[in-house]
Amino acid sequence: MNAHPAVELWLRRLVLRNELGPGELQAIRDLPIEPTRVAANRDFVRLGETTNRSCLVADGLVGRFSQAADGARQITALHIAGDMADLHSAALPTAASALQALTDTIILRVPHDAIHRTAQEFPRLAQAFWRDCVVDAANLSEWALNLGRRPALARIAHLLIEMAIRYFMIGRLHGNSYRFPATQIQLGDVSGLTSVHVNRMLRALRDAGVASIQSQSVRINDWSGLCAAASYDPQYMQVPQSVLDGVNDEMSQYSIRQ
Amino acid sequence: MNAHPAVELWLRRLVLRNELGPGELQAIRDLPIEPTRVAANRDFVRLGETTNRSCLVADGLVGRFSQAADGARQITALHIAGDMADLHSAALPTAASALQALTDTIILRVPHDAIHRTAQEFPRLAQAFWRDCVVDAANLSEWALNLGRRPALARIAHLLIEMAIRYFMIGRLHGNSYRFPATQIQLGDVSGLTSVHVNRMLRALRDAGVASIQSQSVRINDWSGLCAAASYDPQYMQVPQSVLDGVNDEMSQYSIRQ
DNA sequence: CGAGTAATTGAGTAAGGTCAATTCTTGTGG
DNA sequence: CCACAAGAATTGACCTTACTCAATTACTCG
Repeated sequence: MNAHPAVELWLRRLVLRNELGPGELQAIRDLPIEPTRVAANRDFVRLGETTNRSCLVADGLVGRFSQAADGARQITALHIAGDMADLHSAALPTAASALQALTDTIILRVPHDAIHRTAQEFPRLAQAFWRDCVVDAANLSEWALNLGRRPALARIAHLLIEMAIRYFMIGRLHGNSYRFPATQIQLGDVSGLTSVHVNRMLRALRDAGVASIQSQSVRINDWSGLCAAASYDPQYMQVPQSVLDGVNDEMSQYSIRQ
Repeated sequence: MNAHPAVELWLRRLVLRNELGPGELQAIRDLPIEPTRVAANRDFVRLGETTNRSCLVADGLVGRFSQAADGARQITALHIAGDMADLHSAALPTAASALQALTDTIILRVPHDAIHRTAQEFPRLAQAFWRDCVVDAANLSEWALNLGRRPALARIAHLLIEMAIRYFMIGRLHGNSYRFPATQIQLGDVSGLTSVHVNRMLRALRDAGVASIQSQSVRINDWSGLCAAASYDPQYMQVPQSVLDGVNDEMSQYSIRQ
């Protein structure tokens, strides 16, 4: 008996890094959920707000924002279907960053109560939740490296790669392309650039025959070229080898070798 | 009966955000520790390495690094006495970032075993450990905002403020100054700048009469001016109000009001 | 007293931002 | 189905910030 598809996706992610028994799997599947529809551009968790539910993304695209007093925004994480966008709020209910729907989105709210109860009953789930937050932080520090130390082109290329891998993991990488409905302004907020410069970098990638975005869909024409542009080293990423192999396999026909 | 001073400092930090009973306090104090001396510039946790101990900083300065394949480094966190630099390794033992002593440093190694045992025995400690990692991640996302969206001067000013607050919390802010033995190269690795530009920004702060670094010691002459340069908004930081009040009180005589 | 590291400064360059105009999409109402 | 409005993408010209390169000066530790 399966739970909501998004719960299954999340579960699949947890299982990648944690040994879970049948009772633990069932406990996750039995978590109570409240589906909610969120319109594009709406904040559904505001800065400083205290929540008693975490948000599992079922469909759409969610950004986690840090914001300066002058309104400058930095997206510190993108969340797609199967991501628990703020599992951390179960540990720290006062939001240190906002969550915004970047497109029309469906989220499943999971009460913190329920999360804590399952964590108490199943220590391995407590560990899994903690670990999930740590992996999230590791991704963020990888992104800090991009923001602090890599040029614009590499940041954009890196983002396209990361999203390819993540969409692959939820079965939404189709051949060499995936749907990615972010605007260039939003890409700028992710990569610490202006939308104008994002546009120029995308054009550079397109002109080089590496990758392009057309009608909200990313198409990768040269996977190895994209990895080179990003100076992407999978070894340093928090991605299981099996997943990397899968993506590389999927992409093998779209690599131009020297 | 008190534990090692660094353990007491860490405990004080945990208590700031968690209600802990006497048994829980004692469990932390009873954690086994192995003091280790680490020379400046030595990595004591390497990238990709799997560890079975976490590192509590007892004295000195520690940097957490992300590193690109070409050698570019980004420091994603600075750790001072009383910080558990890689509590997260208890949840994810394979290091996603390296730890390096930035000066001669003393660390206390705490076996993961022991951490897990206390977490199992005291659910509130499990929660506290999880929460500590989440706070750490929140600090990192604040820093990502600096890297992605703020100019060089603000980043440096922000760093000086953050360190002032953190040294205040461990009783090492003396009047308007604190010892901070980082080189300008290291400050560059924190702030995503070159050491040359760090130097220029420090000169700008000095020339403006706001703050200066002399012989590894930061002196803040104009706290409100420094906060302005950083466009620092304490509301958005993961700092308890009581701590902020304390710092502002300490600094009140070093603010130049318009 | 060196030697090596760190800090400081200047001159020139390059990456990315700003501003502004134009074109393309997309959704809406008639 | 079309006209239109609003948002998004695209491009050019110019400017600012921060980087690079290089030389000089200060520290610190044997």
